[in-house]
Amino acid sequence: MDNDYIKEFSLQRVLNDELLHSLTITSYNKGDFVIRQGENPRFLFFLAKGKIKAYKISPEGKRVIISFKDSFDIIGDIEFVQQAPYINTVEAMTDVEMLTIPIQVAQKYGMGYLPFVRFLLERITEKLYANSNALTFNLMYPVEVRLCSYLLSMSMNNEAVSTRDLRDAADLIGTTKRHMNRVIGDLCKKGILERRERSILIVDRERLTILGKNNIYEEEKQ
Amino acid sequence: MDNDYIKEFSLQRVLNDELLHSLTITSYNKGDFVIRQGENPRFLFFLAKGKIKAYKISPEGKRVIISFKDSFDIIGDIEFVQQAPYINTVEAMTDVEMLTIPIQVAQKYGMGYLPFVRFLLERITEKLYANSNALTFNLMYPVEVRLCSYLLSMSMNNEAVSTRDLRDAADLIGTTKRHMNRVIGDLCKKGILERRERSILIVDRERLTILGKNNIYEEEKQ
DNA sequence: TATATGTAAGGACATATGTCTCGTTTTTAA
DNA sequence: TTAAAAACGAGACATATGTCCTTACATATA
Repeated sequence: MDNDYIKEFSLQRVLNDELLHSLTITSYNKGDFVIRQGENPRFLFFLAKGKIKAYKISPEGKRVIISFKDSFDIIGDIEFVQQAPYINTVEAMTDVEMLTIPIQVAQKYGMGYLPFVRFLLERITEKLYANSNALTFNLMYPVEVRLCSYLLSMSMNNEAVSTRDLRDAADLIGTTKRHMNRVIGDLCKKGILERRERSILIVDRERLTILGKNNIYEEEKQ
Repeated sequence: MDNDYIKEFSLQRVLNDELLHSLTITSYNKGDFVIRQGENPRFLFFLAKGKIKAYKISPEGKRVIISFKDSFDIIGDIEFVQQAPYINTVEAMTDVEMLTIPIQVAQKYGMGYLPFVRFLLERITEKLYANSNALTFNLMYPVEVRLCSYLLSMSMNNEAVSTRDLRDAADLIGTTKRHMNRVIGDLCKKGILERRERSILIVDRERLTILGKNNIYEEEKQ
């Protein structure tokens, strides 16, 4: 059924037959919630197609974006290992397809299967690495630096960055849209950026890189 | 040789004979470096006795403390799994004893041994959980909230917190000593804290908890 | 003990960031 | 197509946080 994805992501290398057979494809439309913070986990997910964002909303209503993902990855792994409620909300930013395994199945057939456990370990370690990086980066540098870093990671080639994403960007680097606009204004004055119709253009990539401390805001923060 | 520690931490449950036999005790004096950021990993460590802090120093000289640890834990696990240079410096805050396994040994005999891999997975997942928590907490709340949370976690009973630790505290929550003092002053005015000779006393634990958003600055942030 | 050196606390000021608001533009939906 | 609703960008102001400096102790050292 989802043989194509199994091949595409070489899942037979990390999943045994029981796990492979339990795989199901679930589709989400843009804007759908894949996971809601606080719910009890029922599935382990693999992102197969589309783009998602994971975020957390505080009791006061403030949102912090944890990560964007647009390539194959495990979702819900922490909660699966810890057997704890979901920490973050995961929302489809485009139409999305997920492969899912019921956690009881993953628990029963996965946790005794070394390739699967090692796969989990490697992915979670990568996430921790990226997360630790983001933590120190956020504490060490002001918004300007974080914004530069964000812009670089969002526009690997020289496309402009849509101001539609400004809200997300602000919630990712932990500031307000107002302040983003202010800092973007400063960077424009310095000749590093330029405003276009509903987008921002990188004019001087080199100086942007220096200001951004060469840090790439990893796709993974969590 | 280190049979006591093996028993104390039930290491035979997660290490096989090869790993157990390769265990060595290494002692550090207060102030010694266990690990320096940037070095290539040579050992996997288990903290057996004493207290350590892990931190990272930016090229600009700013220090961010990642975590304090004073009970059994794995150190250097991320770098072991990723085979990458140490991210953080680890410093002994007291006299410390570490159990060490050379990474080649851990690689050869550990990564094929399910209990060991699962142990790594569980510990690293816990770290990621705590780290993710800290990341969002830092982005969501101002220094006052983070300080309250820090004070609560540092003084579980009602001991005073030494102002000797103020520097570390500032570097943990990502601010300056100057600002810490300012916020402490505010909290004193509100009747929540009190200054004593070189220490800070919690007067109103309840209000401190409310202000600290009930978050406990985990021992583990990474 | 006396002196040098370091650290702590806080004042004064500068900068970074947040909140509120308003006029304008864009999107939505009748 | 058009009117209402939402989002956008920026001004004005408030608050949070950082930098620099000074004074008073504390600690080390001769």
